[in-house]
Amino acid sequence: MSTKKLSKGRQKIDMVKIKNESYLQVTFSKRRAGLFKKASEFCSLTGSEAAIVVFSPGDKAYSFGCPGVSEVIEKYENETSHLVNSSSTVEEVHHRANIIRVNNEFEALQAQLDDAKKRSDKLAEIVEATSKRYWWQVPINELNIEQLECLKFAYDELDKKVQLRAIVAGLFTDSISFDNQNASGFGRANGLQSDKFFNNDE
Amino acid sequence: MSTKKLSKGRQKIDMVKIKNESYLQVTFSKRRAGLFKKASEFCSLTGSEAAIVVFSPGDKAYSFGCPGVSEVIEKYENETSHLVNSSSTVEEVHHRANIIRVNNEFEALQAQLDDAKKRSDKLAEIVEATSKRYWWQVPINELNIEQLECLKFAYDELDKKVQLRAIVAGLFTDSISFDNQNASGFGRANGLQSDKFFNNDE
DNA sequence: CCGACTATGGTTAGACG
DNA sequence: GCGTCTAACCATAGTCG
Repeated sequence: MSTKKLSKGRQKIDMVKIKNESYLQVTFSKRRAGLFKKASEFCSLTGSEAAIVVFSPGDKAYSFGCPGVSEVIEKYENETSHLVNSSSTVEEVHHRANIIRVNNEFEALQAQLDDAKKRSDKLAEIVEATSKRYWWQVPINELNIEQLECLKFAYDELDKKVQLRAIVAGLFTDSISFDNQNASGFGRANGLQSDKFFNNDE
Repeated sequence: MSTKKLSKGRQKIDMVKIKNESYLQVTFSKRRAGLFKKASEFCSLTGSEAAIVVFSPGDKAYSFGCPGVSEVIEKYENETSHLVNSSSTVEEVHHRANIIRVNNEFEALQAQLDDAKKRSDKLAEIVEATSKRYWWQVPINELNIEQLECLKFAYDELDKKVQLRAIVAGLFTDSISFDNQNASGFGRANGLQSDKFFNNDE
């Protein structure tokens, strides 16, 4: 007989890059499957078209598409051409297409930012409530983990914004080519681990 | 007073296209947000690149990309075929004037963002330390007020970024009509085999 | 390494303001 | 129509075979 707990079940994890290589691979596979499944359900439910492209840490490409990856991507890129095909040169069309694409990405980032902001607002309330008084009644451990997630998420969004600026700059420096000459390196040296603010004297 | 059950909670739904138009819109928004969030977590966790493009039932395009939609899509297309971008030069001088202006604003905002980020990083340390344990020893009142200020400041900067997007859009709306009112709501008979791809266990 | 299992965290359908 | 709440469904981290 066993009164011992067999599994701790799912535990909360930090939303930071996994260092352990094998565990990273497992999580990549699991979550990629989950993401594609979500996308599939999404398409079925709403009857909309969607495409996902992901690159594994080993740079292998995986994709999902309804009705197909190419169809959706082409539609995404052609949407711009259709909008501007009344104007003159091919170069102009291409240029403006890029602009519209940038605009789309802005909107995408805005949505993500809204989410981050919402979450962080919630967190701010919590922090404030904590500071006010009843912090000894607050389930601090859980909540503050969420806080960190919020902050982490918000910072990532900030980075993306900055990167997008680089893209825009590149667009206009070189009139046509959209190639990513911007670094695109996610250089967030997150120093989220730091108890050095006040040492634990227990 | 009510002893009655207020909500039935989440109920299982058929994975078929929703007919009710307004409910479809709600579900589209909710699930798109969830999908993008999942993708964001996925990227953070695995450090991999990913892009999502979706078209709403009204054919509006939404996208998510890490580090950017274009980067990922280009990388994806380059894997299959090495198509070369025909580079040309466009003589849109007056256009560039506006462009430079936008770029300047971007740089100005970036500086502010860097500052906001720096301050927020500091705050993150505080929050982290607080979450760890000895929060009851922290001079919470002071620190968290600063936290809130940092957050507020950061969010204001983000909002400015978003506003700048509108400027970018506005710059080009005189050259090209931006809003697509085509919206020929077409009902696709979605025959997407969603869950066949991933066997539901059990 | 991969699949199965389980407990738990996370997502969201439904109801309400 | 959007935000919020809640309960229930769903995804998945940790674990074992």
